[in-house]
Amino acid sequence: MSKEHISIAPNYCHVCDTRGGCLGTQLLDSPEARQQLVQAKKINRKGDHIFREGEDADAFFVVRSGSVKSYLVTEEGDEQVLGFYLPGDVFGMDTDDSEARMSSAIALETTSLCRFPHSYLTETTDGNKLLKLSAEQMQRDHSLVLMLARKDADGRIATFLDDLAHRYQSRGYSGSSFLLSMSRQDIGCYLGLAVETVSRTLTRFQDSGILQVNRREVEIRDHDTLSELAGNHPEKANKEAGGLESA
Amino acid sequence: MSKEHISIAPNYCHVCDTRGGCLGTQLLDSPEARQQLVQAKKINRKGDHIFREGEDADAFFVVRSGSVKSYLVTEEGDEQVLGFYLPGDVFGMDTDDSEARMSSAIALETTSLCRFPHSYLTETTDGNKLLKLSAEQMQRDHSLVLMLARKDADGRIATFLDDLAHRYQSRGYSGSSFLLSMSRQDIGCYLGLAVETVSRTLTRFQDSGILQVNRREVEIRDHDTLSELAGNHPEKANKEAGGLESA
DNA sequence: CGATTCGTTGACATGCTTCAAACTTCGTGG
DNA sequence: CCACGAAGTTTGAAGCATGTCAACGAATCG
Repeated sequence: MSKEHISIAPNYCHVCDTRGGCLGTQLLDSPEARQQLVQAKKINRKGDHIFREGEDADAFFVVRSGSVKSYLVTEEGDEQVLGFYLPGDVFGMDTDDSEARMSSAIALETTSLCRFPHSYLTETTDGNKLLKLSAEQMQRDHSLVLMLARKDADGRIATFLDDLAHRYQSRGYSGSSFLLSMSRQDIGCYLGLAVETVSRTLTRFQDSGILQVNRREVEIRDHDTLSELAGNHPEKANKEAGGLESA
Repeated sequence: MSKEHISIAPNYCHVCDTRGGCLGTQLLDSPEARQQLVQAKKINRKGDHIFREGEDADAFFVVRSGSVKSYLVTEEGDEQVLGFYLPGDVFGMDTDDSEARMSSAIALETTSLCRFPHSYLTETTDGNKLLKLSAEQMQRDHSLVLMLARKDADGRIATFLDDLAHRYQSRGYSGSSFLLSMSRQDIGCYLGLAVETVSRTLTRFQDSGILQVNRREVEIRDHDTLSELAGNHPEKANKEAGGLESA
């Protein structure tokens, strides 16, 4: 089933470039660098681990197609999802002092990745670019913290969908109609909510006319309201959802 | 890693070295670098901002003495605390693509800082060290996410105190008896809890004999139980707290 | 076609927030 | 030195959002 490596780089960077420049390629100024990247291309099938917490970290990755879930496991075996990565996204930067993975990553569907060796990058890339890459990850982490600390279930789900919509759209896909590659369980583990709450909230949003859901299929019908719910207006958001509900 | 970096600025690096090597100095291999660092020392008084979100970011900092709160402000003006930094901690790494601050930082008390110019570091320091610095910050962020997503109020407060205790201890201060430099409000904003919940939980811990609290003074009396409560055992932790409460 | 996983829905319990009020500490100015 | 107000902390009561438990339906897989 493994697709053979194809020869030239431009093809491989096409997808990522559509989002206005794959962060990864911005690190690679030379043609040789790109070629290295291409040779390291890799295909993962649904459920394959890209890496696991604790493993040696010698590279990070850029998603070419498909999607990836990053997570860690608590002492009890509970899972905490840290993020979902779509085409163009960089992941796998989080390594501890001894260059070990601080989280695990698994393919949510058949997924193609570009691999960036750490050694190569830290030697040839100037620090600024690395800092920016890290910054992107920190930005995401901060958003998640803010969501978990200050938003109620409605706000979290709305933010989650709104974010997905924007990311899909900026990548040339539809921002209104897409397929969720992650389960309700995954969403719950990401947002700090019980599966039941995720399900209920989606149903309620549907009843309010904000969106249409059928299993993994999502169609957003009212981006404005969704975006409003996503905003940090816990009280106001609540009231508006209630209003829509009864309408 | 090596301990031989004390030659030029022994006075200034002494405090940080007590924790087994200030992360900042690990970045600076040359004596000139250290001298630059030392010259950039800065004092902030309680309530002074070290930087604000959106400002140009040309440096990051290491706490020499005192403590710092990092936070961001939501659209409504609500505050979300991202972390507290104690002597030896690095902060101010989080900048966006255009080198602007992604968060604000304010001194919680009279505080002395070492300043590390970005420009200098990104030019002379190899990428690996930068990645490690970022990793430390990400590690903290992940812990916070995990706390917010999976722990109840008891677990959060316990984790918060346990963490502080460990950090103080590893810096040569008492890990059992210390002064909180942040208000209940700050703690609540950090842990995603209402001020009242913070206060109530502390009181309950005190009644359980786990600790002694008086305003900002904290004395931990039962590290083991505190640590157990801090673990990700929401249900179990609850029961045990209840048991102690009634005992 | 059973077995398993995933998603939905309902009923109930509860932990936390919110609202309200009292108290303490601290700063400021009279 | 005291008066006074502002800010921080604590405590109580009540309401509600979310978790938990339980059962069912739907899709997927071997």
